[in-house]
Amino acid sequence: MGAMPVQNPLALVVLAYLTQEPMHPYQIGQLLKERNVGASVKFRPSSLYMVVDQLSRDGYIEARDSSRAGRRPERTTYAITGSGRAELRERLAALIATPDEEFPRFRSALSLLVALPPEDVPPLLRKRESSLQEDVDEIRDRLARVRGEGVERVFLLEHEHRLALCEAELAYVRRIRDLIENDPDSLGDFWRDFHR
Amino acid sequence: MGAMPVQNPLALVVLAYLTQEPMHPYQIGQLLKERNVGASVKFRPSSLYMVVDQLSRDGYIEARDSSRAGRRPERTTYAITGSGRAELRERLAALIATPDEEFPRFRSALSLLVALPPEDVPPLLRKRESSLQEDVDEIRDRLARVRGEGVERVFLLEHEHRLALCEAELAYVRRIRDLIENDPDSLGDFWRDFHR
DNA sequence: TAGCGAATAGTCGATATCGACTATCTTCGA
DNA sequence: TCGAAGATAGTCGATATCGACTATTCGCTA
Repeated sequence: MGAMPVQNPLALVVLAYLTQEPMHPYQIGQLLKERNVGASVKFRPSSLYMVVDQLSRDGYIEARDSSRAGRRPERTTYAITGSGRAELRERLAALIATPDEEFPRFRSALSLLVALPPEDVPPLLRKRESSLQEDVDEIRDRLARVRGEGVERVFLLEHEHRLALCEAELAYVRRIRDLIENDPDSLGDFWRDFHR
Repeated sequence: MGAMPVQNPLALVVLAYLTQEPMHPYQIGQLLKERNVGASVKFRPSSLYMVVDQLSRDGYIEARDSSRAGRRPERTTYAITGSGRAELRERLAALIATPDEEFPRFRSALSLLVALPPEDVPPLLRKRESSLQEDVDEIRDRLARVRGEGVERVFLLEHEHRLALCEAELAYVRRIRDLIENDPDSLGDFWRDFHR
């Protein structure tokens, strides 16, 4: 059957968490929320059920047993299988070794920038700058705080990465705003002429 | 009816291109391919038909006329409407003013890094470094070349942005690989102890 | 000139993401 | 002790993305 390979970041997280002990989907969701996984992985509680179904269908996890409390739907506990462990290692390795094309929305907006009148753009970029600056400050604070609480650095790498990229984008945005404000000709004539 | 707002980067591109003249979906696709829009916007030819349907349903574009050639399915030409132009400006402005949470797969992999044995990681990071270095070189070359051909800089901003973020990630990856190789203790004991 | 590969112009079904909605249970004040 | 707020534990349908597949037409050559 046309079963596509599960190509979903949440699936990896589920495999990783089931490495520790068998759990049912809702329990996984609670853990992810507690540990604030949502900050580094796009994650919607409702997606968990689909992901678990797929992983189970493909043999990466197995239903263990099910219990019910009151009149609630049955809750099934899942455990990772050997092939699940292998898959986790392989896919993690691949994600690290190979950069994948990302398409941030901001980049698509930049590619359409000519559609906006030039004089509208600097204020918009300033807003972005201050949002980015807030993000940078907040990540820095959080990093300092949790380090102070003794959290080991292996568990902070994803936040350091985000910090690095936020700072890079902030620097770039500043640069092009400065250009538009102080040396608009360097961007070419087309943009100005088009909006007359 | 529960019509969600079209929240799709390709939709913006379609609106922007229809600003210039009415076109049919396939024609738009050809243009996007010619101008290599796929480098900055995630874009699959088959998505165009869905996007055009939605934009038309929501009144941002209108069917103009349709022709057929041979036994091919009819081809309908679409034109942007007034509300389409307004939508384009508003959504572009919002995309620029507000950074949106991005969730690169690499970041999710970093958050699960403890699941890999520490000694496996540096080679993987080295592979990523050389891929990123190639990307950086290639973007630089392309930028130099097309500037030489007289392409105005407004049309290159998205590539400059990508270049900036690639370089930032490259720098970060180098840093943590160096750390893992030369000062693994700074990352904490857990990771080492866990893989015994 | 028969026919074969490539380009043309899409359709279809699976996967992935999203947010609204439902139904059950717990808690705590009136 | 009644009932309403909020937490619990999901379902459902729409949107978005993806890649395989189909069918027509064109260009070239054996």
